[in-house]
Amino acid sequence: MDDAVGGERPKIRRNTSATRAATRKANEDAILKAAETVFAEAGFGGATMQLIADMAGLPKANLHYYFATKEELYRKVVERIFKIWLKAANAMDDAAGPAEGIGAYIDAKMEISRKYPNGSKVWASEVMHGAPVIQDYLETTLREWTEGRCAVIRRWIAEGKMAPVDPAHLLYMLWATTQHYADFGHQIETLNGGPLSNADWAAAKTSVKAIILRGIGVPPPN
Amino acid sequence: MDDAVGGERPKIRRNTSATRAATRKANEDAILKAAETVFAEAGFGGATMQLIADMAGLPKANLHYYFATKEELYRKVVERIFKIWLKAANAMDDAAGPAEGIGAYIDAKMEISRKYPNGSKVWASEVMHGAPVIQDYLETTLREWTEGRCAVIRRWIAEGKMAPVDPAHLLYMLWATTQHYADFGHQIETLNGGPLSNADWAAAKTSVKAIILRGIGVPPPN
DNA sequence: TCTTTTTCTGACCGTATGGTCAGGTTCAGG
DNA sequence: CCTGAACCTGACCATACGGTCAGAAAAAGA
Repeated sequence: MDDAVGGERPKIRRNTSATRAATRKANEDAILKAAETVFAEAGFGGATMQLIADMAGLPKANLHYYFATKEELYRKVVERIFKIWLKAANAMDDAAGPAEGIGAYIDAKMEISRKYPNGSKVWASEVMHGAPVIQDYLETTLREWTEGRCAVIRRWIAEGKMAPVDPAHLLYMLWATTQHYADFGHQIETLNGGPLSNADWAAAKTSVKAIILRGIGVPPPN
Repeated sequence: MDDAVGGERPKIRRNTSATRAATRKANEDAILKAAETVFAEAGFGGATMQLIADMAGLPKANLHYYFATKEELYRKVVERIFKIWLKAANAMDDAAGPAEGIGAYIDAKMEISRKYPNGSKVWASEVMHGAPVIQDYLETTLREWTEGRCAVIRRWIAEGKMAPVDPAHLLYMLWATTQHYADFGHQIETLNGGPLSNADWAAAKTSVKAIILRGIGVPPPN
C-alpha cells in the first residue's frame, strides 16, 4: 500500500556493489562521454552543464564534484581525443615504404573518423577557435610527431620510393581528407541520402587511398 | 567655454553625407563582417551580441534594429558565405578536361580559404553542428551542384581523360583539402612557425594540385 | 556499533546574455 | 520650414547559465 503513494521516489541505486574506485571511474566515464557528445553537437559555448548532466544521468552538482569547472571537463575531453588520435599515428611507424605506411595510416584515421566522430569534431572545433586549450600540445607533441613523419617521408623520397612531394602538405592532406568524414559527416550523409553503409565506408577508404597513393607515385596495393 | 566642459560628448557623425540606403548598407555590412569574425572565433553559442556590436562600432541595440535576433544575423552570415562558395564552383565549369577544370577549382577554393578563412570556419561549424540553419541548402542547391559535377567527372572518366575514381569521394577530398587551410589554419600556422607567406601558399597550391591531379591520372600542367 | 571519509544533491546565488522599449535624433519630401 | 518616417540608443528586464554550499546518505574502517 505505502508503495502506491505517489510521492515515494524509487531511489534508484546507481551502483549496487561496486568499489569506490570503480564507481568513480564509471561516473567519470559517463560524464566524459556525455560531454564529448554535447560539446561536439553544440560547441563549447553552446554546451551547458545541465545538458551534459542530463545525458549522463546525474544531477548537475555531481558534475562539479568530479570536474571543478566546465573548462576542466572540456580539457579532459580534448586530451582524451588527442591520445586516441596519436595512437593511430603508430600505424605509420615501422613501415617499409609509403605504400604500406601511408596506406595503413589512412585506414587507421578513417576508422577513427567512423568510430569517434564526436571526438574529431571537438578537436576540429578546438583548433578552429584558436586552440585555447591545447595550444601547448600543438607546439610540442604534435610538432615533434609531424617533424618525425616529415623526415620519414623525405627519406622515402630520397630512396626513390615515392614522388617528391612536400611532406608537410601531404600530411595536411591526409588529416583533412580522413577527418572530413567525421567533421563533415552530416553533409556527406545528406548528399548520400542517408548514413554510410559498410560498403560506403569501404569505398571511401579505397577511393582515398587510390587517389593519394597514386598521387604520390606509389602503386595502390588494391 | 561651454565646449570645454567635460561632459560634452563629441557626437561623432558616423555617416555625414550619405543617403539613407547607403548608411543602412554600410551598417549592415559592418555588422555582418563583425559577426562573421566573432562567430568564427567563438562559435554560435560562444558569440555575444555585445562583442559583435563592439567590433562593429555600434551600440548593441542597433544590431537588433537591423537584425531582429541572433539567429537571424547568423543565418545571414552563413548565407553570405554559401554564395561566395558557390561562385567558386563555376571554376570547374566549361573546362575541356579534368586537368584544367579540377586544377582551376583547387586554385579557386584555395584562394577562398586564404581570403575568407572566417567564412569557411562558420560554414564548417554550421555543418559540424548538424546544419540547423542551412539544411535546406544542403538538400537542394548543394545536392544539385554535386550531382552535376559528378556527372561531368563520370563523363571525363568515360572519355578516358582521367582514372576511374568515385566522383563523390573525389569531391569530398577536394573540399576537405582546400578548406583545411582555412579551418585548421591555426594548426598549420603553429606547425609552420608563423603565418603562411606568399611562397607558402603557392607551395600549398602546387602540392595539392600535384598530388590530386596525379592521383586521378592526369599529368599536372606544371 | 560508532566514527570518519567519501560521495551525492536540492536549493540557492551572482552574473551575463539576448532581447525590449520609450524616447530622442536625423533625414527626405513637400 | 514643417512633418512624418526612418533611424538610433541608454536603460531596463527576464532568463539561463556556471558555480557554490550545507547537509544528507552511503561506504569504509575500527
